[in-house]
Amino acid sequence: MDNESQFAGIVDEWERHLNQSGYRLTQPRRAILRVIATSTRPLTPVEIYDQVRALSPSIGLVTVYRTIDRLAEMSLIERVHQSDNCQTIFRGTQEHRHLLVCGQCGESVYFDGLEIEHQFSEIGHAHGYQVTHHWLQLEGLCQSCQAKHNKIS
Amino acid sequence: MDNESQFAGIVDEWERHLNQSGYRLTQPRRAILRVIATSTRPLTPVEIYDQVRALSPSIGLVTVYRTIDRLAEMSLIERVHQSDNCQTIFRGTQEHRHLLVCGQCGESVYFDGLEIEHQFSEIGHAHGYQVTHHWLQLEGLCQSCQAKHNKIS
DNA sequence: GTGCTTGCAAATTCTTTGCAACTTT
DNA sequence: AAAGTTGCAAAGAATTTGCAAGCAC
Repeated sequence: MDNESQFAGIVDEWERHLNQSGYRLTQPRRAILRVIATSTRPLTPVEIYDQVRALSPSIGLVTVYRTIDRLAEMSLIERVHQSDNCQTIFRGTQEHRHLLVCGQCGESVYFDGLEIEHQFSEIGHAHGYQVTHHWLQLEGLCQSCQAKHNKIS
Repeated sequence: MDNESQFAGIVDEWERHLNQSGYRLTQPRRAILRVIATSTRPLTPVEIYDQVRALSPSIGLVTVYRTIDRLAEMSLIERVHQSDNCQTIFRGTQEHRHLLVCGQCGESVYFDGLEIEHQFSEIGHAHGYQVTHHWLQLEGLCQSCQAKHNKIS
């Protein structure tokens, strides 16, 4: 299964969302959705712009920013903070899950099954805080970057 | 114990660090250290600048940026990412600990005692990743913001 | 046709760099 | 005195806004 088929459903779903919220499905917007939805790693606005230009050359960076805002409003994407870059975009998930990001190439996957989350409110309570949410991200080397790394050293 | 006395040790320690690394202890630098070290919440560069100007009016924002870079090099501070702001600065800790941040006023404390961290490499492994580090932050309402909130509603 | 969208240019905001004058050691 | 530092002004990045032309519905 390639990305195209794997993520086709996401694009459809996003288009439905936009539609239901009264937004229009324009050509530039479709192209942007497709790039973001099918990416296996978080992208910066400029990276999205560059990739979209390959599909739709006359697009403007501003449209990328504006489309990102729309998607963020609807919680369809996540803004991922990486050590060197604060504003990268990755498709979201419906359920509450966390990201495992390759520090080298950015390749990312969601994981779940953490047993700890219920501890968080206790921890907060111990300090007088009422915990509302949390942010957890793992960083490491993905399989193919490990392989490259071993080859070099 | 007020902040001044509580955090005096941190300022001293930071000054020693700078010294040992061959950096000079100038008046502007001291003022910046003091503001960052005694703050109970993460501050933006401009917030630091504003607070430092109260102590040392002729300071330039550039010096704040440069001092932040020095402190970051030595891992004496942490760059905290908040939902609305990507670049806020907070004093670091020697041990590996995590932050609990008030979403309203920013008041922050470190906590530890998490049992989960050893799970992270397993989770990574299950996805073919070799986990190198993680990023965890809790957000909530601190005691005094809870009180304010209750008063209003 | 109406009203949301787009791309461009310009405006903002945030951060970094070049440099002569100035402290710290 | 030597070398690191500072503040200013200017340069660079990153993001947002105003607006007339264009497209979706």
